[in-house]
Amino acid sequence: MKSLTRSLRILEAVAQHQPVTVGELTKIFGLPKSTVQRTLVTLNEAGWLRANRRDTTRWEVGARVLAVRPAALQGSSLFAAAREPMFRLRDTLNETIHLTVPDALHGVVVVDRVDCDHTVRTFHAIGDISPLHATATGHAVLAHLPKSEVDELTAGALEGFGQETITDPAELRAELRRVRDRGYAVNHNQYRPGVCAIAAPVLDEDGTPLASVAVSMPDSRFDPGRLAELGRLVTDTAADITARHLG
Amino acid sequence: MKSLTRSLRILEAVAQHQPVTVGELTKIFGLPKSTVQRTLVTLNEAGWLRANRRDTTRWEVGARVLAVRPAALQGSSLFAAAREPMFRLRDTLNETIHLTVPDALHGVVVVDRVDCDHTVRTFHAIGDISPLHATATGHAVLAHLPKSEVDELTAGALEGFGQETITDPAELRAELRRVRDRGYAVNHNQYRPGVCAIAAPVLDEDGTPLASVAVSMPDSRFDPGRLAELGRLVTDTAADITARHLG
DNA sequence: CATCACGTGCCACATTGTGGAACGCCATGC
DNA sequence: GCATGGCGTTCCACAATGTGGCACGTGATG
Repeated sequence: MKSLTRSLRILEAVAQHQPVTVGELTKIFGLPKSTVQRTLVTLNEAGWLRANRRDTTRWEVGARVLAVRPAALQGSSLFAAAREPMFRLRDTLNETIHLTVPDALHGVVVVDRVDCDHTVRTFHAIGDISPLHATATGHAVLAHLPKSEVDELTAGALEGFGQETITDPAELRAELRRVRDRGYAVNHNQYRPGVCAIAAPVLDEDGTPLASVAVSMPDSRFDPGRLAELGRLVTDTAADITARHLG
Repeated sequence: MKSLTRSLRILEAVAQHQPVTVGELTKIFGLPKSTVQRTLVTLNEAGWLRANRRDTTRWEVGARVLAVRPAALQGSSLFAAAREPMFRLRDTLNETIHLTVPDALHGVVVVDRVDCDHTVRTFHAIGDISPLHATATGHAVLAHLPKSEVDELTAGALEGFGQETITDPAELRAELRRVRDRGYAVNHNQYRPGVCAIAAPVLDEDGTPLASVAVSMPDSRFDPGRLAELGRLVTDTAADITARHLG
């Protein structure tokens, strides 16, 4: 299904670069103009794209894509349930709060975010994907998956992103055990240098991890002495979200 | 581009019915199993779909689709700017607040929602699409579009959804003028019976409508005597969002 | 006024996707 | 324990489908 794959790539590129012209896209992909053009027109007819209001030769993603939502966010969703608890946690700590959902492609996707008002703050855009093995949110999810799945997800080489990344499977398993015992995961420079995050999972009735909430802050504001307190707050927030979601 | 169109339809159907099986989709579309199957596998490889964790013959939308976000919600977005004002309005009124964005296909899409805590409340899922001509959110947007565009968008027959729907173009234009003068739009049973909504637009620097905020409530809780007050609150909220978004 | 860059439309061709048929698996029931 | 039926998956010959080179229209530039 070559053309479908290509069309989806084009759609993603439009999302990234919007508003974007046919010419720019041909440069990105090295495809003939007519091919790109035809794809854009079709995507437009299907309602996924639309021409920019001011410059009608520029294309952007239409709001209709919002109708296509991930399963975890469907209905009386997790997403809605998470908002108030996230706001509350942000107000308590004045640090950025993220909600992430595990994705098939060995990563967690940022689904929602509540910002703090510090000038120096961490930034992850909604839709960003981070590796499972090198983030607090990833660990929080992994810790509650059956061993078989963890093994599968961490089968390949664990990519290192710096000194602190856990690249040894055995070490990762030990860390996950610690996360399970403690109730929350901690990431100190494992993925992005200078970023510290504390995350707790939101679990389904039967214990499958649906999502995780995390507070993340620059290294400079992280006080290891307050870890237990932060951990408790994040865990409580996750519990609150779970209660609202299931209740 | 027949096959692309069809594949996108399948993707949308998966989103609507998730988690869904190949067989169910063949019934919905009347397509051969193999065609549906191949499409699902390709969408899966592209990261848009994934097999359900529990029942691997059921397909659902993967979180990765979130990377494809509409232009209006990009970056330091409207979406983020709208959250706190929406919460505040909800806390003031204890009624459900919606944020909607106009879409190319003659509708407004619900982008965000903050719920009230009444047992009886209005419900519109995130991603839902409603007609421009029969909703307060739609009117709020239409009222600030150039005449040519309004004409274009309302060119076809205006579908009626009940007694109150404005189906006459001239009458709609008059109503839009009123909306512009007053600053907010009111919908009383025009679209969904028993639902009343008051909406105000969020405008760009140059006056193009980007979105609209609305408070919506069941008929039973709507007091016409408080309309002016509600209108002012909604308008203020929209102004607040605009200020945060542009600032 | 010539040139260029860019978006758009056309159409013969072969690459691409199609869908009927067959396979394998599991649950059901005789 | 074996036949049955339903369902997801795989295969492959065929032709319908999408491809992309080419040419046109237009608006900007020098």
